[in-house]
Amino acid sequence: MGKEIPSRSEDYSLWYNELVKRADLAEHSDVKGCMVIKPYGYSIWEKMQQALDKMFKETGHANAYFPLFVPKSMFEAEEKNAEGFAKECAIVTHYRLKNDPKNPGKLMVDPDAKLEEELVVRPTSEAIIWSTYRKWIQSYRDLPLLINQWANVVRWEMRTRLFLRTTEFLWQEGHTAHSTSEEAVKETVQMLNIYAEFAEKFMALPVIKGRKTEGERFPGAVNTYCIECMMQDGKALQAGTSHFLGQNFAKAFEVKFTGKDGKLDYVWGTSWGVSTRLMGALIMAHSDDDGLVLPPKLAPIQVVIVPIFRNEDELTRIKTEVEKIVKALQKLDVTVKLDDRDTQKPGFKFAEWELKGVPVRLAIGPRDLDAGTVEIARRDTKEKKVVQLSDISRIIPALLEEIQTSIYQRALKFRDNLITKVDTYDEFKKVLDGKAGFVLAHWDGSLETEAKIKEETKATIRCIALDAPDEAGICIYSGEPSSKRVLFARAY
RNA sequence: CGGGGCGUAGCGUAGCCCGGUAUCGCGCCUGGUUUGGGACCAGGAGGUCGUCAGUUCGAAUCUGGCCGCCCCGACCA
Repeated sequence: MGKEIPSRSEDYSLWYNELVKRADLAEHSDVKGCMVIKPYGYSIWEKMQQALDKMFKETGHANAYFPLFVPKSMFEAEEKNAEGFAKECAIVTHYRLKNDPKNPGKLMVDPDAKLEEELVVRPTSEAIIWSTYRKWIQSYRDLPLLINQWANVVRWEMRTRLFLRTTEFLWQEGHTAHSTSEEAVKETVQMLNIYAEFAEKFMALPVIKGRKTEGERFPGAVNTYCIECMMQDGKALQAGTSHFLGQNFAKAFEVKFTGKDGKLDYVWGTSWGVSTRLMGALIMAHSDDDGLVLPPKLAPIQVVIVPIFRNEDELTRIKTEVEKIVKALQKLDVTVKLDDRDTQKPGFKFAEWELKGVPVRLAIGPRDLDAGTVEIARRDTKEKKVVQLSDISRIIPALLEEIQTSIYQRALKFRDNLITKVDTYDEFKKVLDGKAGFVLAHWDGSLETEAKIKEETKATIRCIALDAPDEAGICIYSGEPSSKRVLFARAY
């Protein structure tokens, strides 16, 4: 392993791949298209899970778990949904292997063990969940049903990238059922807001909340909402989606309830999800050529302490001092790690923890012991200063807060700089090929125009921002009238 | 599935055109000196050169088949 990560500005993809590997987050597995999430990477995902799960529960949701396999007939019940995912499904057709008579020591699929009905490995769980909801829901008293599941799903994509797109990925999918359309829409928007709040408060990632166009909508949904964010190379990334399903799945799976008025009606549904793709967003939004930059709220280790010592005695002396710091910080709910390995030198440790994105580093050596000081370094700006040991438990929590907001502000400024309003197709193309980022432009609302623009420029409509002001204009492509600007970008 | 590239130690590579039993760096192990920004010196271990066949006295190198991977496109959270 070389020492320098390839530069971010030179080759963003290469930088990203190397960073993911070197920071010990994940690697490609021996299984094509799949990813091994390593302990350090997984510990960040766990922090995300904990924060999200708490928010879900605070809004009345409960976790449950549904099967990985979906019988084909069940899967195809909601036609649009099935059609949308058909091209990327893994299918189980057999349930047994046997010894291959032609190939001693090898196994073959036992042709006698063919399943009567094929099982689809879930690319998403609407089908299996709604077929279960049919049994759970009879009356308005059973509603709303607010359920989330943490699971893995499989989508057989042709090209994969660590965290951003892998054949199998981890996610959370919420599936709710309601007695009225209004309530379901409200739930859809509420969950979108929760995702946005999570992205901004925890990931320090500014997002734009919006609605997808018909062409980009989740198959089977009436309306798809999303949060879109901007990566450092000027490409957009969809960080989460929340769908209003209308009565589509209720109709497909015959989920009816009796209302207060005694009338039978189909229930209204929502579904919403975020995935390990958020890890990709987190990495690409903040990191630099020295490695990861983690927002303190998601950092598995918030403060690392590197003792500088020449022998056992010095280490012992430092450790007694350090132990006090560790205890004091733990009392303040700060996650601290003492890196007392004697197999690596301090310089190596500095570089390693920077690579892993630990927000704050303390270095303490004999010089400090004599002076009652400690060196404190922050990862985001790489500033270092020497402070009084006795001040540490006062300084650290404030510094972590400061880093959290400062990373957010930096990302916000960067993102806002990459939002460009254009009024002509020429300008549009020029911006995309120049500084890239989000382009705000008028669009006539037609699927054809959207598809043409995508074909010609690779830019898609990321969303119609919820807070987009009404503004009369003409479509940059067709010249037809438009009442709002929409957000275009090239995207991951 | 189309177009391009690659397969040599745990990782990254040189050698291939022009055939003679494999180079270098990182990492690993041992000993010593080091330790406030990725240490240094000395020694050492580790390879059926993707695979099968062909040509040849002799193949990492030439020829053909197969397998695998990567990049670009269509698909996508």
